Amino acid sequence: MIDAERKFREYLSEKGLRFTSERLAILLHVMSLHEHFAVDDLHHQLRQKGLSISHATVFRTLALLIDCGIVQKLPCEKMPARYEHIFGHVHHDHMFCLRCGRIIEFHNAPIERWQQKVAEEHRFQMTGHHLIIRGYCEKCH
Amino acid sequence: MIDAERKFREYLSEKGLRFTSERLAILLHVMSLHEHFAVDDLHHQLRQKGLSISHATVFRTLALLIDCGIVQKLPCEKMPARYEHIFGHVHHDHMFCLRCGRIIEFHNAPIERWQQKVAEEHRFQMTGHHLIIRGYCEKCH
DNA sequence: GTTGCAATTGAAAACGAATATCAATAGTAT
DNA sequence: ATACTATTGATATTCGTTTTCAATTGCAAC
Ligand SMILES: [Mn+2]
Ligand SMILES: [Mn+2]
Ligand SMILES: [Zn+2]
Ligand SMILES: [Zn+2]
Repeated sequence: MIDAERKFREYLSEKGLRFTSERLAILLHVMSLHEHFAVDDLHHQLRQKGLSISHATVFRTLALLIDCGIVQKLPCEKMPARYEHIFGHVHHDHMFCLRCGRIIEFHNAPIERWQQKVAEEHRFQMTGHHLIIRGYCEKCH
Repeated sequence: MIDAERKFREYLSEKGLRFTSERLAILLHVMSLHEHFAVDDLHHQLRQKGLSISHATVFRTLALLIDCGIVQKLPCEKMPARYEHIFGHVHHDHMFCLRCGRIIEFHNAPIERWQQKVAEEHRFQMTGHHLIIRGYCEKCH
């Protein structure tokens, strides 16, 4: 059993929810992906693996995985939303290429620290943030 | 004539578009607002002023004002989207209070500089960015 | 000012991602 | 094994936004 499964089982148990085969299948597939994906991507890939899990269940399970802290939803300008697993990864932010759609990840410690400082100055209790840099990637200048 | 109107007229002229009474009315009202507003807010306020401008035209005109650089759309987690005029204002980012919905504006020069630096390191041509800090405001701790 | 023509408008229909409904199914505690 | 209730899939619904299209109107050329 992978760590993410243990974490998900604990989360569901504490909430009085059930660990179903659909939820396990979605968790394992999401943990196997190393890109940013849309709900439809995930749904099609599960069907190709022979699993017939409904659209609704994919949405519902992703909401649980987000609440559990295993998955993150990216605030895309254009729908549909993109998701990625963050369990076992350090925090990062994103650059979106406006031409080719490429998503570049980065982490910058000074930006993270200044965010903390700005929040403190405004007596704002920060629980999270998202920073998106828009523009054109190396190939698309 | 206010500066924003001059800018909008030039923009429309260059694109071969027309300066209509609906577009003027929307521009003037948007410039008179000093809060972040939803499309429906704007639409209702225009109706209260006796102007019967359709929902569709409000959407269409906001898109033009964004392209023109007079208005900015905020990436809200939850729909509907919020807008604000940015013409004549210096750049700022936002904090969203998760409890009361308050939007706090801030500007932090070091964060802006580090963003530039990060983009350069990835040979990424930055055209813009959105930074949103989520959490609880002073009153909502 | 008049004319001609393409851009614009409003009303309504269409769109589409996300959510809600609900009867059948399946996980879990006893 | 049983009882209870969370969960599921199919479907319908929601709602912000976009599209459609015939009537209107800005605007430039006479
Ligand atoms: Mn990422
Ligand atoms: Mn603002
Ligand atoms: Zn690119
Ligand atoms: Zn608050």
